[in-house]
Amino acid sequence: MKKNLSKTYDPKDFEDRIYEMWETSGAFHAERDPEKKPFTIVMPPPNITGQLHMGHALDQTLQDVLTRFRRLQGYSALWLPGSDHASIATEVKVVNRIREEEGKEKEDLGREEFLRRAWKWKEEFGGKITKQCRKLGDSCDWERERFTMDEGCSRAVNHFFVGLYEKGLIYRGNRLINWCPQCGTSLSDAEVEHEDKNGFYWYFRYPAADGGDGIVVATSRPETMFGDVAIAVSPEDERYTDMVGKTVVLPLVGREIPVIADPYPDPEKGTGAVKITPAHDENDFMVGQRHGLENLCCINEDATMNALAGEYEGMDRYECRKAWVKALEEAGYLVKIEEMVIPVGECYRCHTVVEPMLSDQWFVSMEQLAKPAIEAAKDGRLKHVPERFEKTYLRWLEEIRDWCISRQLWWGHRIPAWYCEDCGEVNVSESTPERCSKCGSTRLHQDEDVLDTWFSSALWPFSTLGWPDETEDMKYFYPTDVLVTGYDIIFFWVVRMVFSALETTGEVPFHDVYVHGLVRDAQGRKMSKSLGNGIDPLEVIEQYGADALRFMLTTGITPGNDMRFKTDRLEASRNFANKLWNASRFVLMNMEDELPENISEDMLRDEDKWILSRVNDAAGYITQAMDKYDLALAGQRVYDLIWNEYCDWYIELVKGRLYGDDEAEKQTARFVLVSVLKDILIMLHPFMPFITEEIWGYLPGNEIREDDPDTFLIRAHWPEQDETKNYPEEAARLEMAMAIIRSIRNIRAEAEAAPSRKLHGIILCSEGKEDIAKAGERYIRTLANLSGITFTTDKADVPEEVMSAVVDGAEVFIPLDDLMDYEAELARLRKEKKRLEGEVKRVDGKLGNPGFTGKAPAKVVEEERAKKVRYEEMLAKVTERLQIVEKKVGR
RNA sequence: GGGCGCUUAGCUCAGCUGGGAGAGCACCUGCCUUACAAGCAGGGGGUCACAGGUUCGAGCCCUGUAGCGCCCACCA
Repeated sequence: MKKNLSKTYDPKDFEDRIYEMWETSGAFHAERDPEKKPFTIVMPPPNITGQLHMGHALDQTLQDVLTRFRRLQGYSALWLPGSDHASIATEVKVVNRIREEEGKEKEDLGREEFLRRAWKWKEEFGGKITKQCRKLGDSCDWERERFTMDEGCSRAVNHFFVGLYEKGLIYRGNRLINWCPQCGTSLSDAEVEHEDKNGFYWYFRYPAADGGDGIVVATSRPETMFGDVAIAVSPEDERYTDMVGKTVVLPLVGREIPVIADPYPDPEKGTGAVKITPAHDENDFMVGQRHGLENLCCINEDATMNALAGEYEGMDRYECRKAWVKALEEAGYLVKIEEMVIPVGECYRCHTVVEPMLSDQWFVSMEQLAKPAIEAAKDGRLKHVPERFEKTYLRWLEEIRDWCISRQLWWGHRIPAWYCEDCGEVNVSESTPERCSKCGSTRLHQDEDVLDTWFSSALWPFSTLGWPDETEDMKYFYPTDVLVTGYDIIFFWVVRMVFSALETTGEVPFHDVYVHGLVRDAQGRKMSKSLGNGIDPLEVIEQYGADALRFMLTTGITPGNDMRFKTDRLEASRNFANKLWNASRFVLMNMEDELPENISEDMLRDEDKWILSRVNDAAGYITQAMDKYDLALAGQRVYDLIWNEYCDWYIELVKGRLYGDDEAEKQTARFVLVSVLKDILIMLHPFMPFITEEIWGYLPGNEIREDDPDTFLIRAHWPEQDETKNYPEEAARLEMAMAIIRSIRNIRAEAEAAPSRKLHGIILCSEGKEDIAKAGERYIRTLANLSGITFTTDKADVPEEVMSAVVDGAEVFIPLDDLMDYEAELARLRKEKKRLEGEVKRVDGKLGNPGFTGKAPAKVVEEERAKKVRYEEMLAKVTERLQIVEKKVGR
């Protein structure tokens, strides 16, 4: 056995070493053990675009706490790590890097060379991220680490794609999609962020072709007028009835367009007439479909105007807007301008305003897929924690539209579709086909596009376990137990995993979705690169240790709510670790090499039974809280157990025996000290894995063999609550002593008696309480620093020059002759009297209310009656004492 | 336009199925007491946003109001 911990707590001394020990010994590896129940979490794969931020630290710590908890409970706990290729985000980074370092564009390199660079990027940053995970203490099974573009995941993607295609759930179509001119690709609806911007409504007159006044329409996007194909009005709108069927002229352009009647325009809004630009607006597109109108596209993929814009061709869409409005105004077509808040859609990656564009893309047909995913939540197969997030989930699914999955990018899974150059047939297949399935031609070329990143993420919970093969891992570990993620990606990801899993595996991918909030800065702002207010987890770990960071993150949250990152809470966590460190050091310095295997119950003293009861109680509370994902409550209970119960009371109470001469007492004290510490370390371990594992190795009875993880704390046995480990009688006895100690300490402080000054105590016990009080003598004597105690039931034994306090079942008196401060004593007693009077009044009020005694549960009423007796007794004593003191000072 | 969350001590936040308002930090007092000053002991501080309601009893349940924040949305 190693001797003792170093004098000061410095996480840097052991955190890396401990992690290394865990990893090389295989402590994280989850075996498919038929004797054990599986517990599985699949890590939301971080993007390989950069490094971990505080949000990852939170997300991963929560998962690690759950994993370690279940592992200690005896589950075969698998936490499967990996990373995401993040198609669009990574491609942007790689393009920028090539541009900066070589001054080249990706087209200059060509697809193949570009992909080589992207893979190089992946090797570089993927490693960085896993290193950070290790610093955090993530106990994931690195042997099963996966990447969304590795061979297995890629195969799963193709298999899934082909399956959906064959069912008719994936199709290629020419539809309106969100186009990011900056990234040069289409986006799904989820990838567009809506923001309100200040803008204008411009009202323009479209003159009638027959020379009449025509129609005035409002638009926030004048530059799309070049793509107008009609003016729509409501069929109920009498103002325009006579215009319907006629044509108006596009101002300056001269093209004639029809006035049509359609239910879409709302007569209350604008002028009641809407210009229809099907190629650049979703609503207009649908109107166009209904009326068989042409789709005129007037904007290029790079957001410049095309030939349709005439002299404005090649001009940026916003430049064109300015010039075009000016031209129209000069020509007298501008009727008025109105300031307006305009909602615009932006690319979630580069925040460029997206352009609705008509384009050939691949889509997943959602209606049929969404239904089972809705049902799974409604019938309880899928539970959200906290529950309210189920609404977010359901709303998204219920309003879902077809999912555009093709991206005009290079980095990602290439769409498994090959076009025949001879007959035009589309060959969709898991592997490269040799010949066209229709005409047999070998002249095939693959679709240039890649798939939406989220298409592969959607398969993550099962592609990582070997799907589509029926692997042993799939059978044992799937479905997974819980998915831990931030509320911000429920619709990106959770929804898609669920419907994909139900479609392919027929089961929910996980039973629970544990949703957490965001980590904000101390002012409550979102941490972001542009604000520069991000905090690097590695720097925090460097300064405070991973355990402090983890404890702060997991105990500082309310499920589903955002948290603020405050340094003082980090310090508090570090101080807590330090407290445990020192307490452990104390335990170790009082150890003998040989401890008894077990201790017979009759050797246990009150304080032993009290702390054992507390540990038992905590074990029940913490286990329940963990089961309910109330990690913060669980963590706080361990904190209280360690600091307030074990350190502040038990260690102090047990010192008398440790320093005494009775060898048997010493051994008992040591035994309890160590066995309680072990339980404490186990229960704290999920939150603070490093310090607990480090201390564990020093404790008697723990023989660590570096190659055998079963000797480590990480694989110890979680304490179960056990009714036979409660000792209510002894605990109550000790609590009375504790109350007396507190009251004496209070008197000492109020009387400003030096702590070093020895005092004598007189304890006047209530009927039948004398034995109970006497049992606490040795504790009271040392912890209240008394030279002696007199126990009595006779008031006559109480001298006059005393300060006093009342506890349940006894009165405490401290003679203070020379430094008696009657004013202070008077104030104390009056305050106490007032408090007790309040309590009695409250209890009387309740008991005097027939409604209460009649309707409240008998147990509650009984408790109140008992309180009444106690409080009245205490009040009588205080009142009596007060009278004595008042007489003394002459009032 | 829908939906959700928050409002409790000076600050940041807990308060489980309704039954005597809590923690950390900060503050005040006294202590280097042989595990720990990253500490010990003691203490002050709250009309639980507001208004109604249900109940014997409301921080907690219901309705409404206000302020702050977030998400979603095809209003020209």
